[in-house]
Amino acid sequence: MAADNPSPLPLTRSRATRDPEGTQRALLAAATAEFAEKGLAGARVDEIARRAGVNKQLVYHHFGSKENLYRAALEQVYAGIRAQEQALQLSELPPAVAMERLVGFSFDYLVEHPEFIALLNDENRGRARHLPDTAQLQDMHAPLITLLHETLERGGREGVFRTDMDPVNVYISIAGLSYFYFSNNPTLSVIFGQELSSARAVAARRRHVIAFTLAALRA
Amino acid sequence: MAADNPSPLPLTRSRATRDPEGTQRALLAAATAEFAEKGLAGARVDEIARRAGVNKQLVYHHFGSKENLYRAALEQVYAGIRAQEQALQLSELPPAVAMERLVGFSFDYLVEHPEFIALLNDENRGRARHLPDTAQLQDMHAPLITLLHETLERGGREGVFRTDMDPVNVYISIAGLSYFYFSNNPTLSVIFGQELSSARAVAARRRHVIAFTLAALRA
Amino acid sequence: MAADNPSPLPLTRSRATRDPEGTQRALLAAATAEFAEKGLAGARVDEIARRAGVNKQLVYHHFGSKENLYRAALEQVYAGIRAQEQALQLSELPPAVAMERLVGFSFDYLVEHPEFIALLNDENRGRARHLPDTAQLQDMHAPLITLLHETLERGGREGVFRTDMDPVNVYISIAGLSYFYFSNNPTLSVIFGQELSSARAVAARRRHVIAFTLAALRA
Amino acid sequence: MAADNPSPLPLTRSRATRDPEGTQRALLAAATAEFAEKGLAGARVDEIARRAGVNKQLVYHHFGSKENLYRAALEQVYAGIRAQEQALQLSELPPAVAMERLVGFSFDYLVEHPEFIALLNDENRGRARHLPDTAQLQDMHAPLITLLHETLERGGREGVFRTDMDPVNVYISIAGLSYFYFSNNPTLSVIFGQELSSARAVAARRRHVIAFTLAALRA
DNA sequence: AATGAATGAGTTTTCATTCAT
DNA sequence: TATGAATGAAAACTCATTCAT
Repeated sequence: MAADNPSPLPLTRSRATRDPEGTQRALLAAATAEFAEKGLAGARVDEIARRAGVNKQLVYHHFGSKENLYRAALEQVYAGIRAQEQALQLSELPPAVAMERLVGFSFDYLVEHPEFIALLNDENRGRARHLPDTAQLQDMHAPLITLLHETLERGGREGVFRTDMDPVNVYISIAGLSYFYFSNNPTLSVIFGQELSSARAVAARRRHVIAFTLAALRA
Repeated sequence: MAADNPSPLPLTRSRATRDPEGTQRALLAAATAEFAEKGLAGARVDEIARRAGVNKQLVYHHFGSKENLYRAALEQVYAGIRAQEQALQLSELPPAVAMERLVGFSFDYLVEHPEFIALLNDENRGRARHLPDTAQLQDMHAPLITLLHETLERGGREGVFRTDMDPVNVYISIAGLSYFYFSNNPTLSVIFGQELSSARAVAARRRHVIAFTLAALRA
Repeated sequence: MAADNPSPLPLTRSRATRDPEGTQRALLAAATAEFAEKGLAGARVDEIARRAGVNKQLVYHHFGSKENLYRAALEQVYAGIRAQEQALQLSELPPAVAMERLVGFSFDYLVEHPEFIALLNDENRGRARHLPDTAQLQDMHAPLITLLHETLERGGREGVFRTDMDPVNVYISIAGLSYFYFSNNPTLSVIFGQELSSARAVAARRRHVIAFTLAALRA
Repeated sequence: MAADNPSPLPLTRSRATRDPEGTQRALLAAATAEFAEKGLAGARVDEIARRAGVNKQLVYHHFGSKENLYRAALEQVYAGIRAQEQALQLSELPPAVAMERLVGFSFDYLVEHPEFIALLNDENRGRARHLPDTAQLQDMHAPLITLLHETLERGGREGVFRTDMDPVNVYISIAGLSYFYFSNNPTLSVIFGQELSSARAVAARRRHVIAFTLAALRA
């Protein structure tokens, strides 16, 4: 789309010597990748700085500590999925179509954002100790549950969905069917002797998840 | 006063002074707990020895390295679930009953063995680098898939199950519906503002998972 | 609402935007407090700037280095006591009265200037490496010794003071009797289980020091 | 005194590879010197280990932290002066002689143990935050005050001492007259343009302190 | 004159692992 | 087999100082 990056700022290291926002962005991106790969304990501040192309001490200047940086990365990762969910516009679609789109989105997002899973896994082992601002997180997810609730009810009224399922559990099932496939892909691949990360296997899984969910919900 | 401590028993822990098997067992149990809580990188050899009530050097004496100990813990954890799965005796039950029992077992096992999830999560982030003996793991899971395949086919012949679902994906779905609920319980609880680890919530989830799966598979 | 912050005054501290003298004064005061509390090694340039409400770089702009700032603080602290000593006007008083006033002044000055002790202590551990302009310091103290010498002689001639005491040692004794009480107040309070910094204890010490000194000097 | 150091342990570094007590002693001695020279903040753990001829990590193995090591050094330094004070046997001497001996001891101890002053000074600046076991310290000093009290009373009854002086303040005066001379020796030397640390000056000070104290106390 | 981002050299502390007993 | 001291390498974090604006 025409002249990308018109600014004189180089994309890598030595960021024009003075660019606090760029520095913070670079650190956050590097941190997300490093934490996703190695977890909070395994990640190295040195390595994060190296990846960001900045001096290590800037981590402390801008974020105060490794743990704060981790928190910031978590927050950003949640904000990412929220932003895209809100753009789904499900309420205007027929219930079954809306549900299929939601399941598909949940699946596709994880394909494109493997760091989301990795960060959440570590955070869950730590009993969600670093989760940023609880109220904000709940506010961010409430619309999703409301939407799911409405869609299930609409489907029930129209006779296409069963009416005995708790929306929160339905959401967890939808998320889990996709999430588990990706989060445990390495061990599952070994166990079953199949390369479950191949494009072919992923596509098959996507179809399965949609079919499985819609069958489970149908009246 | 007179003869202080005349007994040959030492006053401190120090497991019977000579009990290699007991020591190994204690170390393995301590390691499983420590790795489950903190991951491979976060776990401390010192702490594992302390939990086991033995000297740190014994970790090296018996297991060679922290990583080997981790491997041993992983192996033991897989052996645990394998042993119980084999005792399920599903082949003699009606297909729907067999399936319900399998789903229930998958769920219940995770309730009773939270360390299983924690260890697997870390291993998956590390791309299953430490997974013990691949062939053995596959051998251990092959019967499960065969059994699932047979059960689905039996159900198909009897007209109670649909016939278009890949057994591996069905297994992954069954496992995922339970696993995700527990692995992500802390963050899900925060996000939805509900205590999903309460006995009540767990029981509701169990019913949901069984209903969801059976509905998804029915003809 | 309307025009936000139209005034040219910045919203944050930032002393009048241009006030070099005020800045220097603030820095010196902040430095004296910080060095007194933590010593040269323990003091933090960041903290000094924060206390002074100015940017850290101004420390370097105005003083060149942390050590120079320390030197300046020391110098100022010596100048403080010198200025007050000169105002004592002892030469016109009867010897015993003059001596009592000098002892009282030495005591009171320390009560009011605890930073004097703290700064000197650190400097003495460092073997007086940073002491400003030796000659000037000596010039500043010479009159004091002369005065003490004259007072002792006058007292000797009048038969109220003994005549065998070296003025420098007498000065050190007078200073020490007060100084030690304050410099070691925390440890002495612990050791003797008494709160030696209470107003009551301080007043008692003042009386003791005067009585002790005058008794030691009397003929 | 006959065969010194008969043990095969070398006096310096590489302590026979296994000698925990020797290691701790060496670390404590090195720490005392380093803390005395540079204070708690200025001391370097690296340097302490180097001086002790041991690996730096042994500081943490044996003492846990730099601060704990400092505490241990403080404790040892207090124990040192206590041990010698107890050997003074003042109660059997005539009051004036006992007092002279106590003053002389207070003076001589500081001559031989300059680290005592340096450690105390730093601790006092920090408001005695690290002082070890308060009760024990008080117990250790109580006999001294009792002794002083008795000596002053004996002197009072015998008509050689005045009877209006608080023993604690007398002790602080005795200590202060010697302590201040040494603690502030560098700055005093500069101020008065005299080398107050010369053997000659020290001897003169010793005589002064004894004369000053006895004169102050005499009936 | 004033600001705050940026840096390099260090400092305490941690930790898996090995050694001597 | 078991112990605890000892070690080297690295990790998080600190801090005085300088740079660009």
